Amino acid sequence: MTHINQNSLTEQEFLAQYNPGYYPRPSVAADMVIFTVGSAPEPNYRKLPEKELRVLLIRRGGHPHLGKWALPGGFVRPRETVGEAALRELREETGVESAYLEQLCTFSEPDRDPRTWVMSCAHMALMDGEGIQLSAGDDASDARWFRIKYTLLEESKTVSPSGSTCTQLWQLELTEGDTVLFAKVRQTSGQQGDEITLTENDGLAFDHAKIIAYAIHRLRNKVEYTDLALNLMPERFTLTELQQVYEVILGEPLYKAAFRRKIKDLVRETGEYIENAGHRPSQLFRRYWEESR
Amino acid sequence: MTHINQNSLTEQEFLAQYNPGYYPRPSVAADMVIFTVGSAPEPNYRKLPEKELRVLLIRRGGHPHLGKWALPGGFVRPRETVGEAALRELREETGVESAYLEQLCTFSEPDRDPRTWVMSCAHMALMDGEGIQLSAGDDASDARWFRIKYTLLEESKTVSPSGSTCTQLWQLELTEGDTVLFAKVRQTSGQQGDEITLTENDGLAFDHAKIIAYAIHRLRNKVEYTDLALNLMPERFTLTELQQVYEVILGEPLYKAAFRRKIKDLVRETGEYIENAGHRPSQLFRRYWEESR
DNA sequence: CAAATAGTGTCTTTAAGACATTATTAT
DNA sequence: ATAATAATGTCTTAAAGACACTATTTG
Repeated sequence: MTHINQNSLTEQEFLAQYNPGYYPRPSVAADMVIFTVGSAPEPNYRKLPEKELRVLLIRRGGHPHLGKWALPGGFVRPRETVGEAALRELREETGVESAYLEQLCTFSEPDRDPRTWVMSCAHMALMDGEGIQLSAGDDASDARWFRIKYTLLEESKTVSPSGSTCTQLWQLELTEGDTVLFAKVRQTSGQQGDEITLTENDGLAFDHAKIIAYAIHRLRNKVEYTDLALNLMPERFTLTELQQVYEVILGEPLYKAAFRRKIKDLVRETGEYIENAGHRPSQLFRRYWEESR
Repeated sequence: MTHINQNSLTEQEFLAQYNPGYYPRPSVAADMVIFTVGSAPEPNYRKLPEKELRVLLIRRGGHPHLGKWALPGGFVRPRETVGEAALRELREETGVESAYLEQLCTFSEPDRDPRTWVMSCAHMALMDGEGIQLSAGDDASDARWFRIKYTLLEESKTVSPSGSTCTQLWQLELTEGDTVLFAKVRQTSGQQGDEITLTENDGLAFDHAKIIAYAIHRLRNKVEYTDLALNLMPERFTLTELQQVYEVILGEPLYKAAFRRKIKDLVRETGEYIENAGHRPSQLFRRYWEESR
């Protein structure tokens, strides 16, 4: 059946004569929070190195926020989805063709970019960072992995007649060599949904501290009930390494026996063992979804 | 300190001379999946009415998709956030000033709107629908609550060397009076993150069936570990009603004793009781965050 | 052997699942 | 009385928390 509108046009005719007009439109960028886990320098010959959660940042080589550190990202182009734009950015920055990718949230405060109206559709990617050759994109001068420290400073509960809200103040510290970036974010969970606001910011461009905080919350939350942490592991890993990854994301120690019970269906034995550690060798495991061979 | 870029401009000078240029930009719409729970007509005088999950749809009064049913939504304007645009739309359509609101995902397939490049930043709102006067917006001819039926038709697991994927085929049926809208969506959960594709669609405009399916998944998931279902309740409710809401969202029956143990900290007794039911009266409860009086 | 980590066993605690029983109401 | 729902008790099952113990390795 063919529908006719008030001006007696069919849909084909309507689309043929359609003029998008001059409504103002935003630019839309796909920004990437790329997480990896790496090892801190080994303390002594038989101790295991500590794991650290890292995020990829790029030093801005142009205005605005010249010299500040920013998330990799770029504008979405006409014939692609935001996810495709994010993947393109991932490839350009890390050379990696595919990785776990998840859309997070679209950040749209009108003045988040001083140039013009730019929304950011933020994504999170997880990968094993060992052996990745970082290459900075066009308008970037430098790309680096920053070590993440994210701690709860303060928590308070306010009860008002219209509802109660829980406010948390978090501190974000990103370190790479001598460079330390610093931010504080306030998170309020109320009845109209959650919100994050930036209360302090030193060294990070735009609202990227807020986006990183949002991503860390998502990661912490999902690590507890999904298998997404496996995407941060190399092909072969020990269960202690996997546990360290869970611990560094959650920011708390876990019991070994309970942890192994919990993740036993997510991994498969390989029969291979670590060698030349100053202690009993541990077995290497692989992800459950990668078939043995 | 003042940074100077390659053209020796300060940030102020740079912004003053900045010209956004003619990169193509998308329109960005905020679309709303507004959920309510209502009672089916009471079967007999002493039986409790069944609850049903409902979503608000608007009949399109113009091209494209003339006559089809669509989610309420509108374009984001220059000095507002997508969340503000969503709230504006909620107000226009329902008259409700505030409700639980959560951003879901930005849908950006380039051809999702036949007119031009339009992204949809989808939101979910939860409210008690009793006593809401629906008023259709400008380009809409009719606004109605549709009863949701969402069922799993098929599930399969594929293991390939590059990873295993789990595919589910879901059927969405939306009913209001004699109008039945119908769609099927395929959901794949793999290692590159999840994806939803529309495989069949009858009566719904654009990719809105996909957005509704996405919202139902989010709702089902979050109902299990948050208190968001309370936002669907009126000020006073019985525990059986609350349980029915959980059941209609999850699509499965729950054990009464276990349910009450689980939600006991989310509600407060009021001491008031239902009257004139053909059975033992049940106590009315309120949400934990609304103070007693 | 000493200093590490690997890998398990097991007891306790808590939460969820599955019924069953008793209590109240309006007709 | 009867047909409903309300409210709670309790036994079972499963998962998580908390330790402790034994097994291997290399300098």
